[in-house]
Amino acid sequence: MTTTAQKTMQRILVVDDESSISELISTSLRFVGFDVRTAANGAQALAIAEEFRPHAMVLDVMLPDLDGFEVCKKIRNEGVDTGVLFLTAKDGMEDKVKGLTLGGDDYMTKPFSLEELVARIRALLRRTGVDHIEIDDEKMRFADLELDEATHEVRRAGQLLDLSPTEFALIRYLIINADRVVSKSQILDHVWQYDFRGDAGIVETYISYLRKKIDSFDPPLIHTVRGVGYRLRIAPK
Amino acid sequence: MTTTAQKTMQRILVVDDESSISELISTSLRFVGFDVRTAANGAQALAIAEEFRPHAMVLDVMLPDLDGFEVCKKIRNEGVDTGVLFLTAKDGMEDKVKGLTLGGDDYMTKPFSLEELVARIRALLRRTGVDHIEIDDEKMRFADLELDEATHEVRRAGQLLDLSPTEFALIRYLIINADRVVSKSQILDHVWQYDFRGDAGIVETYISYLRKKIDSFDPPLIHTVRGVGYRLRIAPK
DNA sequence: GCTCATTCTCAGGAAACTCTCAGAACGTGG
DNA sequence: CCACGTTCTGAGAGTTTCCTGAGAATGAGC
Repeated sequence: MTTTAQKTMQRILVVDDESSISELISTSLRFVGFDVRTAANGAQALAIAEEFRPHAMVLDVMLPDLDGFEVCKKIRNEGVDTGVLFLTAKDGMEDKVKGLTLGGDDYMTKPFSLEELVARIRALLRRTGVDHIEIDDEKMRFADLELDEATHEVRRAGQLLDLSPTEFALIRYLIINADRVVSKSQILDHVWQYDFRGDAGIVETYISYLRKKIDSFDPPLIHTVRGVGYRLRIAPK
Repeated sequence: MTTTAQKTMQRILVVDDESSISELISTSLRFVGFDVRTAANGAQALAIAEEFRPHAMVLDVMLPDLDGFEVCKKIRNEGVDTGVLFLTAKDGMEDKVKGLTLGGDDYMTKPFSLEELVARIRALLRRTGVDHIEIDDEKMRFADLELDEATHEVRRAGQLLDLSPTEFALIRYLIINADRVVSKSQILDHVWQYDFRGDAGIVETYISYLRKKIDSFDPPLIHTVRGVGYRLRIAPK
């Protein structure tokens, strides 16, 4: 039933007037396999949505012409059935968004981390029932480590662990890249907010936190590859 | 301008205002089989990219006219679908690069080693899906020696070896050039950072390290060609 | 407004790694 | 087979990387 690969790809429309942001987002989404288009304002978004018919949208609340909610409403009136992930600056608007994003939609405040963004888009597609392709039913697993995206729970050997949000994001990233080495800057780039200006040394600290919680069990799963990065794996032998 | 082999060659555009650097890079890339052009500034890069349509670019962040990000953006707006490897000095800009190079792109800080550069360009092409020619899915092999780029693991006869980053880079270079003699200065030029001012004798030391780890097995694979260099090969009994 | 979780910075110490050096071993040409 | 240049390898100094604990700053919830 597939004529081209395109047919099965999920389409995402990204709407933001800051081109650096929309580029950042669209590149990330493309990288993980979505078919992405961008728009810089509400009018453009409407025009593109009609033809592109996205499965989901990333929509900045603050646009030069219409606001994000207007855009969302109009697009849905056009009969385009799409989940929306609203983006909002960390100020006033926050509350307003909360009230308006009931149902399948979601929102994040800027700045966000890219892993988070991708995770939320996936969750959104799953909820709106369009995500018939991926089989990962909100659960990831590596060895006896379990991570549940929906409940934000992490277990090792069946035992529930208490992780902070950052710790959660970090272990998720490691699980996604299980068995491969990821450098500290890769981790920083994906797990931390995109505007984080601090030292990569913070990754060491969080790895240390994680180890205390996750690798208090045997065998240890988080391994240092000196001079290169970290790697999640089952120790050999 | 031959039009024969050109068709299947991967095109790389190198942009740097220091001619010594861009020459260094382009020579390396040509040597491993890429079709390379260079530009010394942003304007030139734009002009060349439009006609040359590179599969990937090496782009200095610090250019005399536009900065690397601008160049990248403009070129993509021209519809040229190209991965970018940004180059940046080990200071200031580093942070800025972080946020903007996610997804398919990548970046390295100067000074770098040429092997590293080539490895990253290949990875980039692989990711952006243009690399339909090479089949090496991150694994190299020579005799019973296995090298995995993703995990940074090296095995001999199935047994895992513990190599330092430099040792890893060196054996990778030898495997790439398997069966050919490579001189100590070639090794130095490719494996060490290009600003290394030390003696070529250090290669001997590292060869020695490698032998202890790799050639503790039989048969030995690393062979000295006196007065010329080293050669990885299976001894002809 | 207070409390507590979380995030981030920093700094000391330990370990790994890099590089230099120098003497021993090796090969090659005479 | 001698002599000399080349290569090998171990030891050690210096540097870098990594780990961890302590504490300041931030922010969320009560």
